[in-house]
Amino acid sequence: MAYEYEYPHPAVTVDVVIFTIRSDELKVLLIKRALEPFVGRWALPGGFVDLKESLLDAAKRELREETGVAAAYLEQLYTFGEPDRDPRERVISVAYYALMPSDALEIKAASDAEGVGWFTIDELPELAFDHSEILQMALERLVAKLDYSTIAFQLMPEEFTMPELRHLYELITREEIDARNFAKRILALDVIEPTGRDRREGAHRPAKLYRVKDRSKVEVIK
Amino acid sequence: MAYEYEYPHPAVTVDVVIFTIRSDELKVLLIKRALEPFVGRWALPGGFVDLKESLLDAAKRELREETGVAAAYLEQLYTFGEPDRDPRERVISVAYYALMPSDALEIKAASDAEGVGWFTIDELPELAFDHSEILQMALERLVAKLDYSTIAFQLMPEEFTMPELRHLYELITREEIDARNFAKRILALDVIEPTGRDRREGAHRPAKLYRVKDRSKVEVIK
DNA sequence: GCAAAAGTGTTCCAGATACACCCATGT
DNA sequence: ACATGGGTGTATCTGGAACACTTTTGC
Repeated sequence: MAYEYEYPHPAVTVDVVIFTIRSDELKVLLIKRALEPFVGRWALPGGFVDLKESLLDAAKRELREETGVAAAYLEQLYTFGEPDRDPRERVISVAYYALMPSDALEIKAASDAEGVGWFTIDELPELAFDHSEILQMALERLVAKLDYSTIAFQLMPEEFTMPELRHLYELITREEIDARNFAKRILALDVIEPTGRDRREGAHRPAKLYRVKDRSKVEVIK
Repeated sequence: MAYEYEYPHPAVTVDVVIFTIRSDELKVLLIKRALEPFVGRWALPGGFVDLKESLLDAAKRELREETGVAAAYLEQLYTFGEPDRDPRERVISVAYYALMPSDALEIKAASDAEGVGWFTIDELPELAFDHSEILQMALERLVAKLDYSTIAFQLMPEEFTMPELRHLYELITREEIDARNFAKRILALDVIEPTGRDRREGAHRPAKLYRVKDRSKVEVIK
């Protein structure tokens, strides 16, 4: 039951930063650790890479296990390998980050187990290992990519309105955006189309609903 | 002499794509493999990560061992971990890329051992493992970063002229660049300064020499 | 004095920004 | 009818692209 090698081998894990939008906030999924080290501390979902699965598959598996959702935007972020980042043994962590449409989680959300939680990015608890650093880098990447890719649509539900999309950008960049310029810019990308329907909500003019023409396609702009 | 683990562990290597400019070409350092698998095939320099060293230190060590140069721009590229990328066992490779100033290598260049060579990027031999893929990604990253960072100066010698710098950009992007606009743009970055001296070379007006104000600093533009 | 490459400034265009009014709804 | 937020166009600015002539040297 032991595995032997001629040379020492580190353990390799995959950790995933899972972002979504809930209650009008940018949220991250965290897990309360049940085992040593850092028992009781919150941490990013992750686990050891199976010898027969690719890194991406391992990340997908984590994503599925924790959210019940198979499909989401998933991208490798960075590999963290300081010798002492895990007190047990040398552990190298390949970090990924995932973007989940806010509607994909509705069902699973209800059955949130004890020890799993969505945290607003500016109300994060102290995290285990170097997970704060990983999370920080994921956030920076997300903010940066918002600018030159169409990544943001990966966080939107099937149908959404222009004000909702704009609000997402404002949430992530923490800056106000002019509605007219925003709509112009987004429509010029030619990646969303009106569904023809609209959403009435409150005592004002209804907002048009849009949908992404081809989901799965994340394009780098220009 | 054996290392035992309760669970299977992959091996972890660091591979480094080392770029430099020589003979007016963008070159990459490759090593001829002396061991199975892929004996005799060219490959990126790399090796197993020591259990006590960080990933970055491992990359630095490879760099030093192969080029004799300790300092260079070094950045993590991506982690490659397909289950079958190495026929021996599961090997996960954390790839880095390095940029060496063209003058740093002069000494070592002469003593190039058999089985080590600088290859022009469009005259590459068939590579071992998935190293072609790694190299390809490094090249894409280099081209992309040229645009929005001051990374290019890492490839220049201590002193250089504006036409030389422009030529470097042309080599990497494979596009002609207008000399006037180029000079304007580069000087606006405010990262280089004239040395006051100039370089006479051929039957024409000498070019001013410039130097980087603060090497080590790679800034993202805007 | 001629060939060869370096230095340099202005005009133009496109994409981004600033900005205000009318429209459709619920109450 | 009025309050609320959504929809939309134009003028301006700014950064990038296009573009040509003068300068300094070696021969």
